[in-house]
Amino acid sequence: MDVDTRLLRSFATVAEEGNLTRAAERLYLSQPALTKQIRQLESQLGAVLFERSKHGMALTGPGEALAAAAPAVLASWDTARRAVRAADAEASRVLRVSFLASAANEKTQPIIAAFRERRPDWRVELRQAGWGDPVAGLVSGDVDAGFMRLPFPRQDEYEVLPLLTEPRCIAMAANHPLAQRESLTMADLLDEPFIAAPAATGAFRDHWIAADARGGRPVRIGAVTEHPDDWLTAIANGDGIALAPASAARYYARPDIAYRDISGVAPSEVALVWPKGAGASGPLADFIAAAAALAD
Amino acid sequence: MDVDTRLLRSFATVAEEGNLTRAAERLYLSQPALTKQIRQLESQLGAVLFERSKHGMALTGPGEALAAAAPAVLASWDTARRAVRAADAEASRVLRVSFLASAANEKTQPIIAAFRERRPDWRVELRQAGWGDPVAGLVSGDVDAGFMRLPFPRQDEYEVLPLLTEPRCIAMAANHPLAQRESLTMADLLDEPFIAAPAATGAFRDHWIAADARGGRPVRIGAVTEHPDDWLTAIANGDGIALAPASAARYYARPDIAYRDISGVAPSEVALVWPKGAGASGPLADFIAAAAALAD
DNA sequence: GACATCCATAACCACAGGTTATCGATACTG
DNA sequence: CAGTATCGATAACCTGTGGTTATGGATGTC
Repeated sequence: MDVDTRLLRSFATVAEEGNLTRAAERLYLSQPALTKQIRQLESQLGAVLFERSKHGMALTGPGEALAAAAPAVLASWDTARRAVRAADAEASRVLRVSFLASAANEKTQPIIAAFRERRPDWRVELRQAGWGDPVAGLVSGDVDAGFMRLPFPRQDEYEVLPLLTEPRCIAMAANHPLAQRESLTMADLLDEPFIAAPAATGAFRDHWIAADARGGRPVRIGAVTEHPDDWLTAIANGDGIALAPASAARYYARPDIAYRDISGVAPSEVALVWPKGAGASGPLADFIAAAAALAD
Repeated sequence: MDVDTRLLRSFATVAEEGNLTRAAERLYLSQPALTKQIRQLESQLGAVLFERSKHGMALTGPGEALAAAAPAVLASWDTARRAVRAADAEASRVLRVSFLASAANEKTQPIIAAFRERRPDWRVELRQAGWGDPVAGLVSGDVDAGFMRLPFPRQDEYEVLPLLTEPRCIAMAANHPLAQRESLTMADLLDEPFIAAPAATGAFRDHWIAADARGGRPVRIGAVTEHPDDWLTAIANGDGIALAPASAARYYARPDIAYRDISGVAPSEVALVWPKGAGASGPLADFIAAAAALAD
């Protein structure tokens, strides 16, 4: 009998959440679809995995057994994928690097150029990461390294090489009243709605709404976005304002968006990030060295 | 990224076979369907797994990596299934036992009755196994124990409790010329086609074509069957003759099939079989004890 | 030169698996 | 106690995945 690992992930989510509706949300599925998935898994296994009640879904004995065993299956699959990816990188001479928004700004190209000098037969493939789960690609092995903004979720599980620091500014719709002013402080913005990253990103989200500079005052969230495009649109729409690295004014200049200086918020730091242990040798080591040589 | 373990099994088969067409046959699929599966797996992983040529499919580097890692994934899934099955058996009080053809003949019912005395609240569920892969259910955990004929594939990976020994006879179409004779020897049968088990069963197949009693003479295979029904039909059809346990004359008596004594072939042995370590305690231990008490 | 072998492609079909809308049952809540 | 929110199941519907047969093109083989 076979399974789609997807069913296992769904199952794990339901087991954890104890509630179909909420699990469905987390999985970006409708609740009936998830109902079907769980029923399918149960019929494939020939065992009842959950006790349904008005209070939600509770694991049965067999359900507990699966909940205990499923992570090992998923982990072994992740391992397999990483192995394939590593072999593929070796064979096709491609180093995959994820980046967030403007990556390392003006340093991005020089770093890649420096790497190509060390490894002329290799290519670097950049792929954009959403800020919903910026390290996703690193976990799964889809990507060898990433240009990240600090802090990011589960940062201590990775090696981090800081590259540059830049001040942050504030982005808002061009017709926003505050856009009249040349420069602002956090005090001016305490009542404004902010465009934020998904709640799951924890410290990352907090950093970009400057939670520490609000003196405990709660934030109004005007919209939640995952990618630069949604983010820009939301700002231009007037859904809220947002903190941004100063370089955004160069890389994301638009007539309907104004960027203004702001005082009293910590700067933003860009780093190169890779899984612990992976950077010891091979092309990734050269990429890291190239980046280190160009770091501030 | 997710996979269906099915794709992994297909992949493993192609890798092993080195040939799409033959792998498709083994998987009971059309060749284009298998082509699609492999392409899908490749696109999901973003890596080329095979080098296609006129000589077949050869693994690439990433392909080798996956071939090395896939068995672990499949094994962990099998483990998970066994865990679920065990918990389910515990919860629903069902012991599942597979059997081959006539199981343990007249001992089957007494063994089950003796088990029920020890575990009155448990049920025994018997399910027929094909001889294509008689231990399949044990590997996957679908079944807790099985009544088997010795020898069977990978026999040393299981615990084996011999239950009874019976002579073998020869089965043939009722209108077969040799059916006139009361008793036969292997020498009479050397030119006859035999009905055999699938080639993958190795020693099991050899045992039932009495490969060791032919003095090295090759066998003609009249048909390959997996189940008693096909087997009986093939014999009645005149596709060939077949060795059978003597009890077949009782359990599979048909007007169009004749069973005759044969000398010079080893007897057949029936045993109870279960995964190593599983019989130490719990209901399976009681079932084993019940069987042991009734063994010859 | 005819043929066999092997993988890819095309055209087609069924159904798995998703969606929205709705239901029935239960537990909070004012 | 009525009204409402919550939870999972069900129905009706639609699309895309994944199967099938038939066929093609390339390359060895007798």
